[in-house]
Amino acid sequence: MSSRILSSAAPPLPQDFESLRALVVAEHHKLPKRLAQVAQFMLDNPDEVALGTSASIAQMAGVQPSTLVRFAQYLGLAGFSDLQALFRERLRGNWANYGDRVRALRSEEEARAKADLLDRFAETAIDSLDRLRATIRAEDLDRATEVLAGAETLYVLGLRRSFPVASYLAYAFQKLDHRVVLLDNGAGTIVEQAAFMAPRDALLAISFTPYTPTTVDLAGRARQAGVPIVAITDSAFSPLASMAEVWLEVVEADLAGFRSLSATLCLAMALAIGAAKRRTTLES
Amino acid sequence: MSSRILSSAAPPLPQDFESLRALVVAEHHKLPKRLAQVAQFMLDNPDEVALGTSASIAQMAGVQPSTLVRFAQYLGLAGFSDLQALFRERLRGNWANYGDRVRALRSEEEARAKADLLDRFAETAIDSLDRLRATIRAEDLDRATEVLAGAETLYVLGLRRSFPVASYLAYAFQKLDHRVVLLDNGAGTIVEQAAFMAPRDALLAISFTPYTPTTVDLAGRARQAGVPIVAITDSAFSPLASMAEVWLEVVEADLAGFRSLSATLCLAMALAIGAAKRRTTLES
DNA sequence: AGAAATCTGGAATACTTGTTTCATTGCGGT
DNA sequence: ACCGCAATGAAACAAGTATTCCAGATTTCT
Repeated sequence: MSSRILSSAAPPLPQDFESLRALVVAEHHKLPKRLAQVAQFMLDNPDEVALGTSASIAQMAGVQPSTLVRFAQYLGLAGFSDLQALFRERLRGNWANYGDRVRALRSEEEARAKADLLDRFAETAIDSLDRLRATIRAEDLDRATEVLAGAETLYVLGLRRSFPVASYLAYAFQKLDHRVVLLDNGAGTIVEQAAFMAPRDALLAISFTPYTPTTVDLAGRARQAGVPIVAITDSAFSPLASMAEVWLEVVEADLAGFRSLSATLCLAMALAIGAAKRRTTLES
Repeated sequence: MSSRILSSAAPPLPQDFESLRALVVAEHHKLPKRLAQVAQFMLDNPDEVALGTSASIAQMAGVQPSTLVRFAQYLGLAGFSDLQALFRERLRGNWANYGDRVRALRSEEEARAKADLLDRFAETAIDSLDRLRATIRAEDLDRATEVLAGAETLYVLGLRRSFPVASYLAYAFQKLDHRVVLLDNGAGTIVEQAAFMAPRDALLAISFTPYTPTTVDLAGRARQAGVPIVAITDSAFSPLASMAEVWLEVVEADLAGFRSLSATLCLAMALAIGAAKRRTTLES
């Protein structure tokens, strides 16, 4: 019962959710592994803690129910129930302030004023994702993963706006144990790097209007060298489309001249994991 | 068991709080005295119903617990627990459910029910975006853009999984005529690059669990040097959160262990453009 | 490396919860 | 006023809950 680590120092018994949050954050690094795990989960999923039962929460957090009780006692509370009460108070308070949720949702204007810019970006991103889902044909995706999975070394090429996508792909493929080379212009040696491509490899090229000359140029050379190409681009008129073995069309919705990358990245993920899946099923 | 007053007519089993509310309002005047009393109390004190126990609610409503059960059964539900579940769902900050609802609205698409890899990635990405929109507080976003807009030179730091985000940010800020330096480890000189940071600059750091040591280390040095930090991270426990002037939380939904970057990139866009907007309005 | 303390998982326990049951009350129709 | 039926209250019950306890594993310190 004397197991409170805070018992010697002035113990700021948490009276509400905010003070509890502060306390947990402050003590987090000195907590034992499982208790830290609980702390993490609780701050990440406060709603679950408020409404769940000790058993359900424990399972979600990957812990035994008893650990939840210990955690509460570490904090100076009597047991899990007291801890949960703090989370519940938070829920109650929130809604008391805003009245009914229906009313809150209906005062759309107030919600708009909150994070206008972010909201609109999120919406256009969702639009792009919807469109992506509607337009990509399963067979194209299939053939693309086939080409990628068959490559001994995979070269990824994307510059300027497409560079984040390329770097993500390189990271993902590497994580998935695929040999991959990210063609970037860091040391100005991109042409030399690209010269190593062979027909048993593959090039994954990403480019959107206005198409970066370097990308188009390198893709052309790869084509000449007999390297199969998978392209992610935004139109059938893209120079990449005509060169590629398979090409996938992504049109990102536009907001005030700025295009998101959400859909492109989503497609990138699907490609990476689809290819990895195909490779592992082939091997086994 | 046949005591449902609605059993003869088409019984619209309430699936969520709103339909329940409508049903209760419609039936209110034909209910027996005690049940009407319960109905009244529940509509007036939804929070109590969601968080209380059958005994406590019964007492507050001036009724026996069994009456609560009867009330629920009148509505066609199995028991009080089912009724309470509806009230709890309403309380929940519930972005998972929101995603479900939106999806249900697009039932036409769901009819395709391909369950493609791409489909599922798109859906988790949309969930992440929904959650982002629901959790980011406008004031935090505001302060973040303020700090970024005030920087003479903006340093962007994100490695591994966060690198695509960092590179996107660097690209975006540069396009928006903000002096920006992307801290990358291309030539192994990242520490030297970072040494130039000064208090009139700012550091925009992105990192998620497991936090890359280099990122944490460099952010710590920046902090010591008095450089204001804006952090994008995934939890209050992130080492970045405690160092930063402002930190923004992004939790990407998880699909089979893979996390998208859609929400993070959306936030990144909002930050870049928000900061640019602020700068131009300051200048003019 | 050995010993002490701490931490953790899992089952046993005591309690609270929702539900059911049944006797009693209130009410309308013949 | 009486009978039948729905409505109600109170207590018994069963299911699920939080908590406690203890043995084994792990870490920390000497």
